[in-house]
Amino acid sequence: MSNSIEIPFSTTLMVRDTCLCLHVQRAARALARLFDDALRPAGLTNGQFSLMMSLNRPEPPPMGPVAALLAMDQTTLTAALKPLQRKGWVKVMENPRDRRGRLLSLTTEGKAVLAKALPIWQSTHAMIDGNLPEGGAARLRQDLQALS
Amino acid sequence: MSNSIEIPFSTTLMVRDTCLCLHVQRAARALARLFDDALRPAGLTNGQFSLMMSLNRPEPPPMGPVAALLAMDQTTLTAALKPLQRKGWVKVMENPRDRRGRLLSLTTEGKAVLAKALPIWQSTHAMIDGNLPEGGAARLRQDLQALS
DNA sequence: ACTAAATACATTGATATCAATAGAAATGAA
DNA sequence: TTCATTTCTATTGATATCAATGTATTTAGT
Repeated sequence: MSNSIEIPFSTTLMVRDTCLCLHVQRAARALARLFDDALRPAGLTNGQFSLMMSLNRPEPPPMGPVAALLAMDQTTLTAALKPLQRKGWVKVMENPRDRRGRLLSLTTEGKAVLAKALPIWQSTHAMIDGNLPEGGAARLRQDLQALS
Repeated sequence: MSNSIEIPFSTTLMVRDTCLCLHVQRAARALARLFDDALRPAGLTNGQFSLMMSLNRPEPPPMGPVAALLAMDQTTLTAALKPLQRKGWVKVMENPRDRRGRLLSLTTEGKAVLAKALPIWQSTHAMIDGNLPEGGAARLRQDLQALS
């Protein structure tokens, strides 16, 4: 006479084994830890590295396109810029062509930090790449692209 | 006479296009938003769904193995359990066999919430699956597994 | 049994993430 | 021009994430 709504354990196992969201979140956490550890001597997290690298352009981009490139909420980008501004690695200035907007650029010091981090990224990425099956990296990137 | 250490724009483009960490983080954010939106009527986030589903077992598991299964830090799990305990969906009890440890279990109400969320997961996952190339989902899971 | 080491978890502090909301500026329609 | 709408960003509040650290308990070596 149980009123409880039970999900069979077999269903749990099926969800665990097939859920792409779970698989991606797990890989995201594991890779984030790996790159965070590797980049720590450079003073960057994986997210800060990706953000700053995306700002290394000929022309300072506004926030919207950067958030879209990183597939993150604009409010997340606003928050993520704070510690980088505080450290003097990123400059946020008003867009003279559209005073609602901001233009993001690396400072000279920011570029130096990024340059120091680049070889760490290279060796870490090469290591991961080597652990994937032949052609796995390219295939993986393509599949992930289809998700976002 | 610039002292600044410049990374070529071409390198930036290469990193953007090849970095597996960035690709996975992007996909993770996009998928999280997708499932969060879909699961909102059920009152769950994607992470809470995965966590609660992993607790739907015959025997209440301790925290360590659950954190390992989700590839998350144990301190993250401690924090993630708080709102679920507060809502009365998850029970955390002392392990009588090892008083350092805790055993995690779903409450009756928690099981009901999870049961309501399950069909949402199914339809959302089916939609994603359909957007991937033939056999893409299985291949993707395998590649992601190799990363964590 | 005693003690050192290992294990399991909690707390704190910092950053990351997004929904909801609000403000300011640009755009478009009249 | 005027005003309603849209666009761009910031703020607030809640949860997520992990490093560093601390505490309690168990385990292992003696």
